[in-house]
Amino acid sequence: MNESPDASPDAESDLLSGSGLEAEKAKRLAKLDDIRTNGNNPYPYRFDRTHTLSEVRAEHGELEPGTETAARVSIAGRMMLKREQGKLIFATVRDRSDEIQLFVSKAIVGDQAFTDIGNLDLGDWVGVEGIVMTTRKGELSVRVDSLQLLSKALRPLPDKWKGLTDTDTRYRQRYTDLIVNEEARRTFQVRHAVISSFRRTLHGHGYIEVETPMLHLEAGGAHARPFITHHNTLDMTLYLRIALELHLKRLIVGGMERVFEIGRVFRNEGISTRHNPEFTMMESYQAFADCSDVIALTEELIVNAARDAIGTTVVTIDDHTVDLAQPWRQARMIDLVEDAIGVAVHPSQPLEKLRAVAGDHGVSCAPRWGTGKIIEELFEATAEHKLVLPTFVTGHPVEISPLARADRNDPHLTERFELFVGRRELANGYSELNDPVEQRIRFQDEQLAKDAGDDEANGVDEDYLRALEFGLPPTGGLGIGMDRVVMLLSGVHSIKEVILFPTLRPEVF
RNA sequence: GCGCCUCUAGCUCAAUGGUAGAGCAGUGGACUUUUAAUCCAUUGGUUCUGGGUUCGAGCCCCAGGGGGCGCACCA
Repeated sequence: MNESPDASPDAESDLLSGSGLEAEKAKRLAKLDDIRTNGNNPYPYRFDRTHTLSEVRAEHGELEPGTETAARVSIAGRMMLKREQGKLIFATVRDRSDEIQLFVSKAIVGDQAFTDIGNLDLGDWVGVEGIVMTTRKGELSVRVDSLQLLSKALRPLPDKWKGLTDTDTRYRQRYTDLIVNEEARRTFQVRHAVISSFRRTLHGHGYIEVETPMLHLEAGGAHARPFITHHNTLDMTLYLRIALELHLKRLIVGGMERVFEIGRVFRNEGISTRHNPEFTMMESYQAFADCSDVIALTEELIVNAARDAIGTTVVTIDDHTVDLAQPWRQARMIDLVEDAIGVAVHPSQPLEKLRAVAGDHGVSCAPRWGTGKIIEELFEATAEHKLVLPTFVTGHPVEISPLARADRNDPHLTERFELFVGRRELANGYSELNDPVEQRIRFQDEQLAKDAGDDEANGVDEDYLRALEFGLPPTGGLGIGMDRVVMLLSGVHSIKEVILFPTLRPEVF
């Protein structure tokens, strides 16, 4: 006997007659005991199936109503619905590929098996052997000859019709979300297809996939606050990476010519519908290419991903129907600002003039901001929110682009772009700065900002400079936020919908 | 970090400050072609937590917690 006071016979019978969660679990645990008492294992080690459910449907989907075939199949899945009807039981089982109906006849399986099947609970995993048939109404079914419990579910599923809508529970118990919400399954299928498509496109262009460190001595390549960690044996501070850029360009120095990485980066910043502390970036670098090649690649990657993941290039962005296959707009940042405010801006203008323009448009400038930073802030305040249709914003000021090469026609701007879709930044790329002397000056400017208290600024990365001194060929680089691409293509509005286990506060049990 | 909204049965939701309810799930019963099966009966509650106001609080007030949205942050 269980020594727990809760397990006294009275308490146990109370539990078995009730219907709260604890009572439900108690009933199902009691069923487990019965199964074991009868010499069966409720958690067998394996099951051989001959068909996935979609394969059954593909082979037999055209049967006339009331057909019984001779086709014998073994299938496996989770029981989602059960309809008992006297000496018949209809049940719906689902595997990854599809759903199918089980047709259970007491006359065929026998009294004991019929009782056992009737005792199954929604959520249980089952393996079934039987023949393929259709009912009088034409529903494709497997007529059960034998059924084996593959794993017992102790908890009840959410409402079979209303499902699970509580966002907190959906994110914390993603397994439950995936069981009951078709949309969730579809979103993560889209995510898989997008990532797979990116790899295919890049491989098609001769890119090599690489993996670079996540633990960095210096968190560079982007402007963000890092997560800080510690290595015990080496007794040193390490930073989780905030970008992939600097290691990948070292590989271009090494002669790998075309490399990419799809991987997690970590930024110790706020959480919103567009930001998760860990998210997935794709970065690619191509020797002998420049910004214009990268723009073309970006468009190709996303258009291919749309075709591969959702079967169309037509997506809905806010209320607009957009065909991504149409060429995307390109516009310089300074021109977008001028369009928005009617005043021409340029980083070469006097600082005081730009500060005044910024003030006119509600942008308050920090003392250390230069003209380039002010222009970026003006852009974000006045123009960025208009960029619903895919737009490559180009020509960012040098000041805010420490790793990008200066425009060949304008030393104050860079050969850089950011892609905006639906007001969200999706991608960022440029002609890479490969002059080590110039790069050192840019790093030193960053270091000054860092020393002045900017905890998102990077210091001087001496090893990266050493690499550049061995010669980085002309290179075009690209970074794409994969989560946001998935959001675009799957039509969801929160990044938490495309991350299986988004960052949440700890749950209290 | 700030503002607004939200939290009731396993799930989805009700309930003028006046006995906490429904549907689904569960349990018992009927039913050999159901489709969210149907029909009859039925179990199930620390109303997120802690204070307060009140004769009386799921509801009003205060504090705290979780979540959502917006802002801030965000190359």
